[in-house]
Amino acid sequence: MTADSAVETLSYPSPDTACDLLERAFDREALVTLFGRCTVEYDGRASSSLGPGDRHVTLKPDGAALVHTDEGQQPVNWQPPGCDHSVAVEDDALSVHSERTTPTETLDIAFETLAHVAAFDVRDPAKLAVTGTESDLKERILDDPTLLEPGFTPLATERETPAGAVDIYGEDATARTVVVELKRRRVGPDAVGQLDRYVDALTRDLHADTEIRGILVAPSVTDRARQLLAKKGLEFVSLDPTQ
Amino acid sequence: MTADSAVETLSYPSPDTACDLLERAFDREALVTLFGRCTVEYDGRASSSLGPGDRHVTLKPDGAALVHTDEGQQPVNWQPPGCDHSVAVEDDALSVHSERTTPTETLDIAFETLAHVAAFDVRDPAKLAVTGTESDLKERILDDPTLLEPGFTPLATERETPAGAVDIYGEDATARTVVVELKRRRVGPDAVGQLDRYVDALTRDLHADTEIRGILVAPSVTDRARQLLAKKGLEFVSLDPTQ
DNA sequence: TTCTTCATCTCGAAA
DNA sequence: TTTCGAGGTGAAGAA
Repeated sequence: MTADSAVETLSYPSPDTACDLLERAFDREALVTLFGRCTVEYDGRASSSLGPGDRHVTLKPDGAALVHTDEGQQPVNWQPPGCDHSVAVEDDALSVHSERTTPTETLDIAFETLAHVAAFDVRDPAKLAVTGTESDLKERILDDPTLLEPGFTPLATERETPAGAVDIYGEDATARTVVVELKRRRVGPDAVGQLDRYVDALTRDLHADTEIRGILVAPSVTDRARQLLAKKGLEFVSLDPTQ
Repeated sequence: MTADSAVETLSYPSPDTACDLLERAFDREALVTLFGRCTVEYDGRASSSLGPGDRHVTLKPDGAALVHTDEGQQPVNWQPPGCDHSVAVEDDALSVHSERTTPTETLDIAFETLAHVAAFDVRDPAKLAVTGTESDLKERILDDPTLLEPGFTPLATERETPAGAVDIYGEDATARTVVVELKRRRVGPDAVGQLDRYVDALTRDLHADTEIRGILVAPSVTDRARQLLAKKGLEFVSLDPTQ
């Protein structure tokens, strides 16, 4: 392995050796991983304690920390980006400490055995391009407003109201004001409540003499959501973000 | 390295060598990581495309997959547990494929260069213990109902209504029905809407001759939430999950 | 399965 | 800094 290699690894290192590699990796902003039997303590917005077991730990150069078990998509413990990571040798064992402020949160990982340590020099210029989002659904309707209903005219997007920004604000064929709330997937009662708050806020704001229409646009709705729509006098149009 | 070692690693392996290690690792339900320059394509609930860059990939024995860049707590791409992972050599390069059904989702990772591969044998019997959750806030109030207000009597938790389950259902000193919605942290208008739906559903359900009280319990509320509480005739009590 | 809600949600944008 | 809403949200519990 050359000195400028993108990867540096140690198998079953001594705590001191691991500590040395980790300090140097932090200095050059490498992404670091550790694997071994450890305990994990977290304290901050909540608190948690995790007894001994084998886990995979990732420390990112932006200050994020991830502790993964063999199961689940989500880490069992973590720290958000912006934290300060440090390593130390205590009682001949490696320990990792991560902390941040606002709010104060600390993560402490104590290794009983350290099976593997690696430092990766990461270069990643690429940006992720996603399609099928709520923004795509909005573009679809703005491109062809008749998808919502014949005669619909969009007047603004992200229009501010006292209750928050409305996805699409416009008027129908009879010049009645229309508030449109978009969701990229099947929705429950929460989305109906959101639309209702916007309609309510605009009704007060505009002192409209005619009732304002509220239309929820999503692929589908649950039963309770449909009942709540009816109760609130709101409407539903089925549309998918993808064409 | 012994045959029963918990860790097996390769630096800059040939695609064939890496493929061999990975197949064996899958067979023994090891957790696998890869690092190198790759592109990532996802298609399913949405679609995404990620150009070339260095990433750290984790494949878990439960079928979860994670693609991490050097930034952020969240993976840039992923698959949930339950997916089938497979590896193949195409044009002398390693590619990883992961798929699932309901919904159909595929993740394809094509490595231009593979800098590191590792297989970890994980044993983790421990369960995570968390405190400071909404459940803890509930216990606090059930232990000492006067924290809500003097004379409050809890009658049920998770009581079902046509709008969903109420966190705490009880009555006040004057025998008026009380619906309590708990939140572990500062809340916005959505939580007020939730409480309002429960109060409304119970009012219909009970045909109560007296008005039902709705109390939101959280550390604090935002301005809009406070205004919405006032408008809906709902109340707020400031309480923290931690003592 | 679907539905509903919690989460140390995370993340980004805007005020 | 806080607030607000999107997210391929994920995860858990119940129907």
